[in-house]
Amino acid sequence: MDTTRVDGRLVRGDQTRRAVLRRAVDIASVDGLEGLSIGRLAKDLEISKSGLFAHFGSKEELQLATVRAARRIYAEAVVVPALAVPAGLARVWTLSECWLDYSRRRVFPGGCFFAKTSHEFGARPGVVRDYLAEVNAEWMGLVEQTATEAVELGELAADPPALAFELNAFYDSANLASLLRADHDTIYGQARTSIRTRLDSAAPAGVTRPW
Amino acid sequence: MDTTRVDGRLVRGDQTRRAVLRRAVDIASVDGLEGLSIGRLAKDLEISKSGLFAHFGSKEELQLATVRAARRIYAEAVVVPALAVPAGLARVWTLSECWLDYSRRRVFPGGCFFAKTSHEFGARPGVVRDYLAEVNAEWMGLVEQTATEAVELGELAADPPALAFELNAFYDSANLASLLRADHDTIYGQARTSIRTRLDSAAPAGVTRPW
DNA sequence: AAACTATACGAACGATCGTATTATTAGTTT
DNA sequence: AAACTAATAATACGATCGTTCGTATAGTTT
Repeated sequence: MDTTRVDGRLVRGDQTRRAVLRRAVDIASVDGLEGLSIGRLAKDLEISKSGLFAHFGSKEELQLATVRAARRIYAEAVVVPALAVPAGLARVWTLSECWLDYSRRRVFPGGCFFAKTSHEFGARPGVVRDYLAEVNAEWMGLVEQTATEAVELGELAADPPALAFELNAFYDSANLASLLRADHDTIYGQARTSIRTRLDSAAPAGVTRPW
Repeated sequence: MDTTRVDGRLVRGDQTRRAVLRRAVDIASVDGLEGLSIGRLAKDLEISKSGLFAHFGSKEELQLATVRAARRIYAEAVVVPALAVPAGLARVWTLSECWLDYSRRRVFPGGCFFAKTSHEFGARPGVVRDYLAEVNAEWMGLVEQTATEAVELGELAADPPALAFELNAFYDSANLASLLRADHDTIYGQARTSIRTRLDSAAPAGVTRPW
């Protein structure tokens, strides 16, 4: 048996699955994980409904896989670039910039995938909601951790949970406003200013501002 | 013709309509305005699907009527109590307290109706989205106006649009967090603290704090 | 080449969706 | 009492939903 040689059938399946999920996250960011229908997805990709279905076994599994795929894209767009910057105030600032950019650039056409789907499933019990809650906790943990590092480095005098709550509030609020209003410059500018002001007032004198 | 006497048929229709919308806002706050289906609504209320449908003429009209009904409930729960307090810092604070209470008390079972539905329709063109955007603008206008009054009275030194953006961000973020996490005391406490701190740092020395 | 496996397809299932048509019932006006 | 009106109901439509089943095809293993 050759372990280096890959099974062409599995490769084909993987590619299909990948294509499905790439389309699925986009649809879900606009129409939600319920609006994401198997028939529509199949028609969009010009594959059979039953073939697509077989990849996931149930609608719920498709939804979970879609959230997982969105998490990867989100991590790549927001988390990775922020972690490339040294810990401290600079990383807090970069994380904020990356998030606003992620929303503004429409990495997902419907704005932040998680704002959308968390609101969709937040009040509905089930595994999808539970996973979304888990991803949210993971995300808030990261923001808080980033803040904690800045505090420990003496670059910020703040309560990390409070700062994380407030920064995240500014992110999400800018995202929602951008869905309802056309003046994106004003909106993201406002969020940026609020974040900068908040960080500025928490950074001790003498600390270099990254903005 | 007697103008004082009411038409019993119209009264009956009004009552039905009222009952439908009362149920509709609750369903929509949990399952969204798309999850709000006419058949389900009719079954819940034990009336005929076609009879219910006749009241609105289309799904879209039902959705619009549902948003209008939610707006009235929202105004009653949040706006009216805040306007009962004198303009200024006290009113800004009361508005915040009322909002958090509105979310926490679950005036709508799925949390804030407008956070839910605005995220649902934000990326989807149509009259429902447009109306939701209008209600949002109206709401943000009110928050900003309330802040402006406090500034004009010398009770707050702040940029009203910025303050409105930040306060509203804290509201919505607490609401979403409460959907995903169980520790509501922590969440709403955090939001309250963030709001108080923000207002405190913007209120000139000597101004009486309402908290 | 034969046996086997993974992926994809076509067709159909019962359920539910929004909507239209037609009939029935309750209430008002003449 | 008759004519009229508004609200409600019964039934059915075509479309789409998630799902199941049987089969064909592409690729691997023996």
